[in-house]
Order: sequence, then C-alpha cells, then structure tokens
Amino acid sequence: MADGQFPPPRTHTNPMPPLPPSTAAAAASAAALQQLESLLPRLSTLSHYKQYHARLLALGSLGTCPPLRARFLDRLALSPHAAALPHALLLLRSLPAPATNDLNAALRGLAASPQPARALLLLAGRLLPAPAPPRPRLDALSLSFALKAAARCSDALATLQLHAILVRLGVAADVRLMTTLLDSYAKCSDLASARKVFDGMHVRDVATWNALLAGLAQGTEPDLAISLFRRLARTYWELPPREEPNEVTIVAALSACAQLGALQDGLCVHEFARTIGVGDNVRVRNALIDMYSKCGSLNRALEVFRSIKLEDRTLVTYNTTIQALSMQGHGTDALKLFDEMPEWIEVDEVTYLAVLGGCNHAGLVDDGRRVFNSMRVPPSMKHYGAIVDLLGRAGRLAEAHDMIMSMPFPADIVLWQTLLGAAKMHGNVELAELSATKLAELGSNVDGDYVLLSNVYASKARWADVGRVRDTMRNNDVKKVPGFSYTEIDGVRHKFINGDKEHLKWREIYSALDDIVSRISELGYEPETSNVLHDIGEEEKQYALCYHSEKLAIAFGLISTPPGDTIRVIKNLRICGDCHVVAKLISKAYGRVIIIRDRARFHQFEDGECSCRDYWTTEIVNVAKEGLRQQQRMTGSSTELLDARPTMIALSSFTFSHDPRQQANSW
DNA sequence: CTAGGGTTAG
Repeated sequence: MADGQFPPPRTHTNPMPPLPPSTAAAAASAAALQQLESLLPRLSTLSHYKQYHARLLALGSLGTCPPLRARFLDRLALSPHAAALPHALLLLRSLPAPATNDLNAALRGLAASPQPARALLLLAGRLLPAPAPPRPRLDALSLSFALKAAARCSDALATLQLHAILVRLGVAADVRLMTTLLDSYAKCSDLASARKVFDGMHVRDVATWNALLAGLAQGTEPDLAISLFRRLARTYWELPPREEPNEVTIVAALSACAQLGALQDGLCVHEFARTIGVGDNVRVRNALIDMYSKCGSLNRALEVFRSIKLEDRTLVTYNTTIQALSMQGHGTDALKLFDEMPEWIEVDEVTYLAVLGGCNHAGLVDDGRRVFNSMRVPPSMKHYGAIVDLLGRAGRLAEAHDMIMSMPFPADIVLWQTLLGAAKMHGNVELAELSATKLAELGSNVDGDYVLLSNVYASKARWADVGRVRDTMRNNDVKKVPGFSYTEIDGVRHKFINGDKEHLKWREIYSALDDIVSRISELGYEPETSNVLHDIGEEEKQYALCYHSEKLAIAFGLISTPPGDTIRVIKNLRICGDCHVVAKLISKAYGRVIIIRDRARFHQFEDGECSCRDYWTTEIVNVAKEGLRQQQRMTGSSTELLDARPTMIALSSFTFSHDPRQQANSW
C-alpha cells in the first residue's frame, strides 16, 4: 500500500461494517489471524507496518480482534521510524470504538517521543479532531504512560492532575503506578510531593526507594539522598522481609556522593556495592568513575576505568572518563582517550562536550577547533558554547563572535554570557556591549552580567558608563546567585554561604581569615575589589570579598586539620579571581595543598601555583543554568502543541471503573 | 501480552 493511501478515517458516525456470520469465513479468518499474530514480532520497516495494517483492514480484524489490534498499535507507536507514530495516531483515529489498550499504545508511543506533551493532549482529548470518537476508559497503565510524559516535560501541573485522577480511578494502591507518580513529582522538581507519596505508600519495593533516592540525588537534596541510602542499607542486615538494594540503588547513591564530593560516603557505597554483589556491574562502575573523579580522586577513577574489560566498556564509560580527565585539566590525555575509543562505540554529543571541555581547560585551542570541525553529530548550543569559550578565552574574540554568527539557531543567554566573559577578560568594549545588549534583549537580569560589563568599562576608565551600569542594576531588581562551598572534615560536611555566620565556630573562622589576609599581604596580596558588584565603599567591598564562601571554607579547613593536610573545597559557582589569588598565596604561605572543585573543573593549589595555570580564573557567573535548561526542556517539548494553554485534564470527562453507574457508559 | 527506579553534559 502506498503512503497515505488509507481509507478515510472512520468515526462513530461511519462505523466499520460487521463481518457476515459465516462459520467458514470465521475459520478462515481465525487461521489468518493466527498467521498475523506470528508475524507481529518480525515487523521492522514502515512498509512492513503498512502492509500489516492493510491485512488487518482486509480481514476486518481492526474491529473484531482488539487484542491483536492493540498489540500492533503498540509496536507501531514505539517503532523508531519517524513516520510510525503519526501513522499509529491515524490508525487510532480511524477506530470507531477504541479500547483502553489502543489508547494506551498511543500514549506510550507519544510519551516516549520527542514531544511527550502530546501524550497529555491525547489524554485530554485535544489531539483528536472533532468529532472525536468515543473515548475508552482509563486504567492504571494509561496513567503510567501519561505520568511518564508529564515527567519528561517537567509538567508539575499535569502530574498533580494525574495524581487526582488516579486516586479517583481507585488505583492509588498500585505500587508500580505510585512509583511512577513519585518519580514524576521528583522529575518536576517537586521533591516535597515525591516524599509525601513515598511516605503515604503502605507497600513499597526497591524501585520505590530507588525512585526517591534518585530524585533526591539529582535534585537539590543530595544530603537527604545519602541519609535515605543509609536507612536502606541498614535494613539489608535485618531479617526478611526487607528491601533488597540493587545496582540502581548504588548508582543513585553514587550520584549523590559525586554531587557532594563526599569521598568517605562514596567509599562506603563502593564497599556496599561489593557486599551486595554488584561491584562488577558496568553502570555501577561508570558511576564509580564519576564519583571518584568528582571527589577529586582521579587515580581511583582511572583505576576503575582500567578494571573494566575493553569489551564491557560503554559509551558512558568513555564519556565519563574523558570528562574526569577534562575536569582535572588533562586535556592531552582526554584527547588521547577520545582517539583510543574502540570503533564499535559510536560517539555522541556528550563525548564532544567532554573533549571540547578538556581542550578548553588545558588551553588546547587548535585541537579544540579541529575536534569541533570534525564532529560527526550536528553541534548543539552547548557545543557552540564550548567552542566560543575556548576561542574567547584564548583571545580569539573575532573568531568566537563569528562562530556565534554562523550558528543555525539564535544564541541563548549562556552563550552571550560566555562571550561577555571573554570580552571582559581581554578588555574588548565593543563585544562586551554587544553581548550585554543581547543579554538584555533575552531578559537576563543577573548580577554577573552587569559586573562583567562594568568591569570592562572600569578597565578603560569609562566611569560614566560604570555609573550607568550601576544605575541600571539598581533599577532592575537584579538577581543574585548565592554562592556556597562545602568542605569535609572527618567525614562531616560543613557548608558556607558568602559572608555567613551560621557555623558554630564562625568567630574563629573570621579571625583566622584576618590572620590569613595579613600573612599573605606580606607576599604582596591586594584585594581585587573591582569584582565586587555592589555600590558600596571601598572598605566594605574588601569586606564582602574577604568572606566569600570558599575563603570561609579554606580558613575552616586550615584551623581544623593538622599542618600539611590537604584542604578540599567544593563550590557551586566558578571560583572568583580574588579567591583564586588568595588560595595560591595560602598554599605557599602555609605549605598546604588546596583542592577546589568549582562548577567547571578542579583547581589544585600548591606552593603558590594552580593546576589551571591561571587560564581558568574568570568569574563568569553561569547562573540559572538549571532553570534555563528546564525552561528549554519545557518549551522545546511543547513546540508542536495545538495551543499554549496548560493541558487541563478534566476529571469530569472520565469514567471510573469502580463506579458502576459510570462504568456502564463508555462515553 | 503491554507499566516503575540508574551513570556522562557549555
């Protein structure tokens, strides 16, 4: 059958005629159906699917054999072929009376598609043109697929509505469905609701625990994730019935440790993984590489990498290890590993991001360009971000700007921030102004942008312009991104926020900082106050700078560990230029190795030098990146919506199986 | 028959 040659869609006003009641015909049809059934698993090309569809039509089986029809629809909707899903929807539309399983097949396919929001539209009856065919009853499976879709487009409102519907539908005791619900809340960044669902479940299994654990780990609560993991691990030693943690538990827990840079916890999770016998699992090992690398132990990370047999390594194994080398500034090694990847592993966009990052951190500009030019996948915004940073940082501002201009899509906020940072670094007023203009157009209103622009003006002594930027800041209610740092002492994490006095020992810490400043002043330290944004006096500026969270963490580390011990600090943003200078001087004055992991990479300070060779000290504040990404995920997934209204899934439009009065009437 | 949880990312 040629493309698009289906009979016109049937509606409830134009139903499929019933087959004649002939026993001979029925027998023949039964044999044909059996044959079709055995053919189902072997369908692969779109042509196969169309031929199959044609045969179902010819046999009249679309109406008489709903189970086969639904299974066919399910396979069709999930087929990777681009035209398969639209075809499945066409088929669904042609059914005079779709069954629950037909709907579920389409929901499943849409939920897994690049536009998951369309699954919600289908559920709300807004994907089928009027007059819509009668809609089938929903079951737990329908909601499971819909929740998956809601999670994939971070639609918190849809998750809430689906929660209401599943309660009304009487399936709120279904462990799998409730786990999906929990997961959806977590993926929509509503961790409070995810926890409530967890707490309200009378029966849980390991997947339920894992869903909450992963949600906390990847959200804003890695500390809670580790507590939850401890709770789960404890039950392992109890008598059955108990939860059996598995490799998924381990991967999620390692992810929390990686985010926190919690080496002690990470080592415990590794030990526990061996105890429960999943220490050899590749995904566990991939997560171990990441955990060790983010905890600053590149050696342990590489040890795990080498322990994975060549044939067991996956794309993620390489991506993670290349990223580990990149973060430590080992760009040449990252490139080498990239070149050594077995040819049977197809590289992806993450591989390129890791390699380009490695070139960037090591200042390998030409290698980076070469890699970018030889990319085997179309470069995304992030790849352009990496190459623009690479070129801009190296002072090749014109090339960086050309790169932005040559992109097949308009630059986003982060990209202009990158160019602005580069313009600041190299004192290019024109590009700084251009970037700032674009940032204003795009609605960015974060302190870092203004600071960079005002610094460029200040470097050219254009004080009137500096004042203008400050006025704009005052008028615009500028957002500030709170910077914080952690340091771990004897397995306990201490968190510091800029200028905070929450720590029990804050007096000692501040007095230690005063000592530090006077001691490194003898080595020639002068505070670099131009980085402080507030419109405040010089003395206050020094004060604000002096108590950056990483300085508090270093000072605390210095007074809490024996002389000679390495001080490790983790920071959420990029380290500022002044803190970088201070860390170098402390490492010299106090004979300490200081390792700071910032948003982008590791800095290892030793004897007055940093492993980044001062190539990586600008203070671009890549704020709101998470929020931005989420926003892009949502809008990206909604581009093909019929309209921009939120998908309201009206409770009143459903029939509920436990209500006999409504059950009889299937719309 | 068809469902849930996982690592890498400017």
